[in-house]
Amino acid sequence: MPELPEVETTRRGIAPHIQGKRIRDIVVRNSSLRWPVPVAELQSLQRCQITSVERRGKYLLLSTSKGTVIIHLGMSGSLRIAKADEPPMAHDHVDLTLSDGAMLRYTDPRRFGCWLFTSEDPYDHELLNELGPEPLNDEFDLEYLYQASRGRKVAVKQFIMNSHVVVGVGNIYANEALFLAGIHPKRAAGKISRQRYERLVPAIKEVLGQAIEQGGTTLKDFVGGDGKPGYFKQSLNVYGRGGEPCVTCDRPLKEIRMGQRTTVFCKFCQT
DNA sequence: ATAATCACCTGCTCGC
DNA sequence: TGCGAGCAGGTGATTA
Repeated sequence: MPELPEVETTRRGIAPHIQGKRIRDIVVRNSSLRWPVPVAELQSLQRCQITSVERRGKYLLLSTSKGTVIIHLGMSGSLRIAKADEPPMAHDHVDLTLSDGAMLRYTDPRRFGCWLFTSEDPYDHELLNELGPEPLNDEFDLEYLYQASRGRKVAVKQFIMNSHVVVGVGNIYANEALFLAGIHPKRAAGKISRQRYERLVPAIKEVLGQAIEQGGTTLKDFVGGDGKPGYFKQSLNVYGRGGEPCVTCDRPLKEIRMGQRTTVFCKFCQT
């Protein structure tokens, strides 16, 4: 489900309901996520106050004085606020209940996501410490991306989807950003000119920023922490539109596979 | 170091 | 209606 805009939408949806509140309990019904869920460590957070709800890339960080819970939604995960007495459904793997009777519930049918714990600085955690810049921050700029691309033979689409290069650009928004920038997804990253990166960097910022403003993209059943769907789907130019007319030139969009991911582009507008 | 492929898992759609 | 194939928003691990 989630790329950066969906994770940010989730963060904004849940933060007002959990930040500053005290953890009552953490109930793990299925600890078999991407990595085993450290149940005992998480439960040691009972009675701790949640001091901050941050996002780094597609990771969510719930911090307390004793340590930080690191959550990733994988492909099919979601978090939402519910009443603590709501009966769990089949894929509701983790509940974090709060002292005021609210509950943060984690649902993930495919179980590609994770719930981890660290007592150290979470930004030093091995999953986070080598991540590239946040795409919406100023440090993600033309100079950075252009220099990072030099000598790279990988296709530009896979290059911008690499979290060590820049975080948060998943399959949907990679397709969309390359369309906006007029760049063919299979071009080698290292052979694209500075002038073209000058279009790509703002395209990435634009597509992610717009998606956040519209509450993310709801493809199947994504809902933010407040239970509302995202409205970005109506803004997609290429993703999910293979064979349909290009919004610019009206000719049919091409759909191919790149690294087991569906790739959609206009072979006339993207060169 | 970089690039390509595999693996993890459930659910849904499609074609026969 | 049933069944296998293929696909789905991610990304670390493994292999060249």
